[in-house]
Amino acid sequence: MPTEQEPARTKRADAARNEKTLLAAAAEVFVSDGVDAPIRQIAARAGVGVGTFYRHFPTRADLITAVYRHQIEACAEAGPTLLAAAETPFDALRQWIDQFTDFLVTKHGLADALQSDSSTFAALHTYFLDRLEPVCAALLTAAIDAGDVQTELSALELMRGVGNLCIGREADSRYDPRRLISVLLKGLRAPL
Amino acid sequence: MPTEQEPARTKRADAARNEKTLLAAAAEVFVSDGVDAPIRQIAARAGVGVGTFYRHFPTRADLITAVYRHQIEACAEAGPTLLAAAETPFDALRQWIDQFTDFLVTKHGLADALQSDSSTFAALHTYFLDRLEPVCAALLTAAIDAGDVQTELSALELMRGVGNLCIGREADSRYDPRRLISVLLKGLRAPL
DNA sequence: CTGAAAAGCGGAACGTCGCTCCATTTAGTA
DNA sequence: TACTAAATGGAGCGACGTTCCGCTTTTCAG
Repeated sequence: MPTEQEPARTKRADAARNEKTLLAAAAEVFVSDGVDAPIRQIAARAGVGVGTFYRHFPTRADLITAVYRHQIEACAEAGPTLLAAAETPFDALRQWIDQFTDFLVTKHGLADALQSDSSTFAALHTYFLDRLEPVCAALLTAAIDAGDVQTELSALELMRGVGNLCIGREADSRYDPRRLISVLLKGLRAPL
Repeated sequence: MPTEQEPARTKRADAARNEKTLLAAAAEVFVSDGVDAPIRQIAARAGVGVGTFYRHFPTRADLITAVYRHQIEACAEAGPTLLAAAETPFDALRQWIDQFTDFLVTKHGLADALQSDSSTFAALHTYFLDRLEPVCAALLTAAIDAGDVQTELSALELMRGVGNLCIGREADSRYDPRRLISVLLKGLRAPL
């Protein structure tokens, strides 16, 4: 009788190798062509068939989250750190939003993907928000409690707002997301 | 001589009829399926072939601008009117942004289309901005001159910022674009 | 070491999309 | 009525996402 007791199976060596290769290829293609780049292109660059691609990343969102997971994690961990280190909670919030913005604008097209509801990206959206929303909420409530900020905005709205403001083409020098985000933050401040 | 009052080349009757039918069909489909709805679907609803569609509207942007031209025009004309009528230039700006927001959020997916650079929408983007940017600029500088507003933002940035903030799904009650826009406007105000 | 089962692989194939092209139809005119 | 140019529609093309399954490679019990 076959050994079926084993719940945890280690991946086959070639499969693990292909996954790494795909991840690397995707990261390159994302930079040059954006997160909407054709699957075929990513698979070709990795030197594998599209079937293999789908085996490893059933949805595009799976791929994107895998590629950016480290950076999302770094952003999540920066929240408490900044709160402890910054002079005021508002400063912490501002610095965190800064980092968050960096993440969004340096990744070509990520912000666009984030706001899309074409069910393809629903999972990405969910992962992203689930991970970062509590972090942002902690910063926001800390700033409110300190009296620095007075707003009806939820952390989720703030994050999505910032995300949306980052959507502008980076090629367009006439549109600077950071400037708008700075105005938005100014609008958050409590009078006086 | 036949009824030839018209200045020049008048369209053939059937062509004019089809154009109207297509416009009506597109307006309906836009509401139910968004501005990204397949061309085939619009053509089918109008009871014409896709070739006919492309004859009348070579690009999707041509269609969208045709559908919404009236409302864009109304928005453009409201600028000077509001400036004359409102108590302060800032009020005029706020009311104008309000109307602008109405336009964006009531049209399913329009905001999304506006920020896209997939050359398909470049023309739409251009038309839209060319028409409204000067209007917004007039309001903004009036508010700055009056001392109500102090900002480094250009009118273009403000418009695109507002447009981007409108991108959230209207189905999501947790995201209210208007709230964010209100915060953004608050951030525009000159201190005291 | 060996050989068969399991895991993984590749890419042909299918359905959908935007868009083009042109043989056919039809409105306007003389 | 007959003729011409405008207008039509849908077959067809290339690109895309995604699925499916016959083949290859890895693994490991014997």
